[in-house]
Amino acid sequence: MPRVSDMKERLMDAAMDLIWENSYGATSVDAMCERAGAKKGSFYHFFKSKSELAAAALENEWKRRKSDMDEIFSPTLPPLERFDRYFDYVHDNQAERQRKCGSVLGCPLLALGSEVSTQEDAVRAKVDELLDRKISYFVSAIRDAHAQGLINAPDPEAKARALFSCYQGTLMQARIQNDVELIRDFKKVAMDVLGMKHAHAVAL
Amino acid sequence: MPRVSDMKERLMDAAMDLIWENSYGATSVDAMCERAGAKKGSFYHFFKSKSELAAAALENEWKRRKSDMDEIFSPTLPPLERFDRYFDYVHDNQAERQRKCGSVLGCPLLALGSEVSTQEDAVRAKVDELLDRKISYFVSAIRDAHAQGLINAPDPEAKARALFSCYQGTLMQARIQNDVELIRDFKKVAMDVLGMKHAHAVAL
DNA sequence: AAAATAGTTGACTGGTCAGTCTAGTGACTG
DNA sequence: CAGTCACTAGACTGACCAGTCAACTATTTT
Repeated sequence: MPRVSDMKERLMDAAMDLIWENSYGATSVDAMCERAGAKKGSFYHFFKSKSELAAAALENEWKRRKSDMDEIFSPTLPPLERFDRYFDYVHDNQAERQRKCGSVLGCPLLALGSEVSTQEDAVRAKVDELLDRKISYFVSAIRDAHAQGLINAPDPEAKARALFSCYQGTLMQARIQNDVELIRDFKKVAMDVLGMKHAHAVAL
Repeated sequence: MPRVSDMKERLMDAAMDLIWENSYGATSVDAMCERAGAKKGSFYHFFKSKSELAAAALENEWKRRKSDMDEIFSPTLPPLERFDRYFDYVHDNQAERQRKCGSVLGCPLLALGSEVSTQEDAVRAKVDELLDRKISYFVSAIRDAHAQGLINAPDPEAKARALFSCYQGTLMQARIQNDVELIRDFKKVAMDVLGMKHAHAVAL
């Protein structure tokens, strides 16, 4: 007995796919219903608006990714290696998406957040919340790296936000240029931003 | 005698304002006409589609900003000082926009490019082209800084793209969080990415 | 002044939009 | 078996969408 009905799940998946591949504005409720095999009535049974579905779809996507993230950023791993694994993970995901749909899609949170930031505050707030959750992985890893003397980061929170912004900017460029290699190249930049001491360099 | 008619100019301005403040998808042709004081017929006299106007508006915005950029990145200035001035310039512009319309709007190129990248290829291509023009300012400054031994950047092109992505990511975060301070904080990150040698630090 | 060109007007089209509503279905419960 | 509840069906609404068009005016060219 599923905690979430099949149809609700399918609607969230359809919304995520369509919004990520195209955009929020270009994705109609009808299109989401069609992809999910649902009718209008079902849609508005589960969600009271298009924007509410968007927010729910983001949360759902997070739940799906969380176990991967927990594993990648496991505290049992050397802190800089966590980043190494994470950037590989992102690259592989983006490359796979490109193969599947022809385009590098970048980060769904940033793309959606930027698009609706002045229009749909509930969605914007959900994006902000999820970005914060992601950043907290960065913060822990940076704090650990600092404690182990691998990098100099007296303010791990600030360093994490800086690194995260750089990484998001790179993903966005990769979307616009449809070039997944930009993400691969990012590892070196990440090390500059982290201020890694060269003796501790992870093999890149 | 203006080379470009008043009405055409007003339409491009209206399009720029509305798309930047909201989004491409949320901005209707009717809304642009109303803001410009134009009727439908005029719109389609000057532009053959909404997307063509968007591309023209971006080019127009570039022309308006170019003289500022040329001055900020003047080769007569110490190269790292150019970045210092540029990031101040961006911060001040964003802060003013926030005062005027209540929101930090980030970079119109990135926001629009990300939104339409899989939908409107002509707009995407124009965004890409304009981003490249901006990056070329970065490349020159970085090349000069390297030549003067201020930083170590054997590949100025790559370094410029890295710095540019980081800066764009920061602007995007600033938009989503509606927080202009993120842009101010970016100067320190920029220096990390550039790999500045500390003895040459510009007063921040 | 005549003709041509550039710009303006606003009604109109056909389609799509997000969201509503009523009538149902089937499964589970008392 | 009667009642309730979660879900589905799909027609419908009224607003809005991008884009068209033919008639009109103003300006420039000949």
